[in-house]
Amino acid sequence: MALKLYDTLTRSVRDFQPADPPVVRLYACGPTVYDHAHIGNYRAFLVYDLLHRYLTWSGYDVDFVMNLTDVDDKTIDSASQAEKDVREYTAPFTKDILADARTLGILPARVYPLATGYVPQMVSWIERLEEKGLAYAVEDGSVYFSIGAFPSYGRLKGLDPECARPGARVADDEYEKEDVRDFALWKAAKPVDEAVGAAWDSPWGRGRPGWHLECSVMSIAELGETLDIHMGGEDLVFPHHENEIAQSEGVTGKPFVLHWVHVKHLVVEGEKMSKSLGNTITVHQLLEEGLRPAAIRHQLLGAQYRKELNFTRDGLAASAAAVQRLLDFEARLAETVGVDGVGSASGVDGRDNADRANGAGGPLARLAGEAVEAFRAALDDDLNSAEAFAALFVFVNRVNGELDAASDVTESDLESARSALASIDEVLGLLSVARQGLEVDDDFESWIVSLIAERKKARADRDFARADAIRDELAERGIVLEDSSGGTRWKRIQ
RNA sequence: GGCGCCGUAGCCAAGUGGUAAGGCAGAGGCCUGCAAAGCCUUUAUUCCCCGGUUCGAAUCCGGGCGGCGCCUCCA
Repeated sequence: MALKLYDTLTRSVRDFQPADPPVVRLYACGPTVYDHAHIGNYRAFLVYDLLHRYLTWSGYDVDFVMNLTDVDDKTIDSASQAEKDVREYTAPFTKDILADARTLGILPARVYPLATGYVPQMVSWIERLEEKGLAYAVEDGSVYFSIGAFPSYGRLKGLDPECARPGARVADDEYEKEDVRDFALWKAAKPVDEAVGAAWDSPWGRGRPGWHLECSVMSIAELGETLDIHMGGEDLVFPHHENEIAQSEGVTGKPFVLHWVHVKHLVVEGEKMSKSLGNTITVHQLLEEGLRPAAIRHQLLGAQYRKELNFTRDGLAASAAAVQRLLDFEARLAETVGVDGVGSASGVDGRDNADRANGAGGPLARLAGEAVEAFRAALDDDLNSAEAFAALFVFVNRVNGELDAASDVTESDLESARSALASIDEVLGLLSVARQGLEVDDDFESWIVSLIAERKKARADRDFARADAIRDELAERGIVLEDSSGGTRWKRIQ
């Protein structure tokens, strides 16, 4: 009955319990903004969005923050090659990534902190770590976190602190580290950093913040010292999030995160997505190819977030068809008029009428109630989105069957089905996204309506050749007709 | 090498001890002038393989085979 989530730290599915309900402080690791985000990034973003929406739907007051990394090796290298300032270089990608996210129906975070906007806070955080004996500066002006001074290091990853000495190489510029496992909090500026404007003054000289530090500092600055949930891709468990815990708890002495949620990587056409295989897909590309955002959204949420997901072109087509089924269902519910909606008593006795009027006894109301509960149970079970989809489609099938069979469905019963569908879609966000781009302007619509009228006449005259020609003409413009006893409906398809 | 995940129909994907959800695709039917949409029936006697535990296993245990992830500032 309540949300259960897998927690990476305890390696178990646990009841979700925020520190200060109904507030939920939700932080997610966003992308490094040196290029368009790929499809794997968006799987993570969509899982963030699913949790964000589901918590809100469940009555929580969610404060959602997602960072954007705009200063690190990759942004600096790319900016350098482009001979631009790092902020100037990254800004367009930031804009595009967030625009594409909106296109996919991802609800905005309250704020998207940029690393470059928090450098003074990061500097003071390092000073506090130094005061606590958890950080030390070396000769070149870099500062490292001293893992040896933080005994619980390695808990998130499940490493034995004593023998956890992953075969880290000691890079040339890191030979002064006291322990190979120590990680950089502050990196002394190199010429390239200065060239792209990625260097700041600090007590240790010119330099830039280490990557891990930004999430500790920005999440705490925006949400407070203890986050209810911190999300990220599975690759971030170690070392990124391990280091965040060390940096954060090292200073605050408080639990940094109550619930760690990590999203599994996906594969593309059965293969790992990687630059070397050349199979990296960006959402930006898919959208430019004209693929439907709702289909992308459906496929990326098609497997539970801790399972590997196989992203394929065929799957995208299947998802588009599934989304169309939902659109058709929504349209059918919208167009169906209940018996009390047209003022017809239709021979039902008073008691039945009363029951139906409040929706309590209607078959659709019952199906709606079952669907919402099944949906809730699926997502409560560690965000099982695949099962949540199943609950929705069972509802679609049963209601369609009911509408086919019944002739006296009441308006209130219909309304309960409509509101259940709308409610479920507040979480899944498929219909709201799918409707985008399907609007038609007035001229187009009047042209459609006039052709339908002409076809109606042709059919009445049994001139089916003409009628079919009209239907084909409309189909070429993406308009599909559906004849029914109530007349001809049209819809725009994707 | 260390740690971890996974292998279910043509494709995608739930189910993790009680007799196989859902989507897409395919076949047949109803409806239709024909379609579309929808509905019905059908498509895995079986869940990578081999053993074991159990009244009973896709689900637990052992062993194989296969795929994948992290251990490299990649979501």
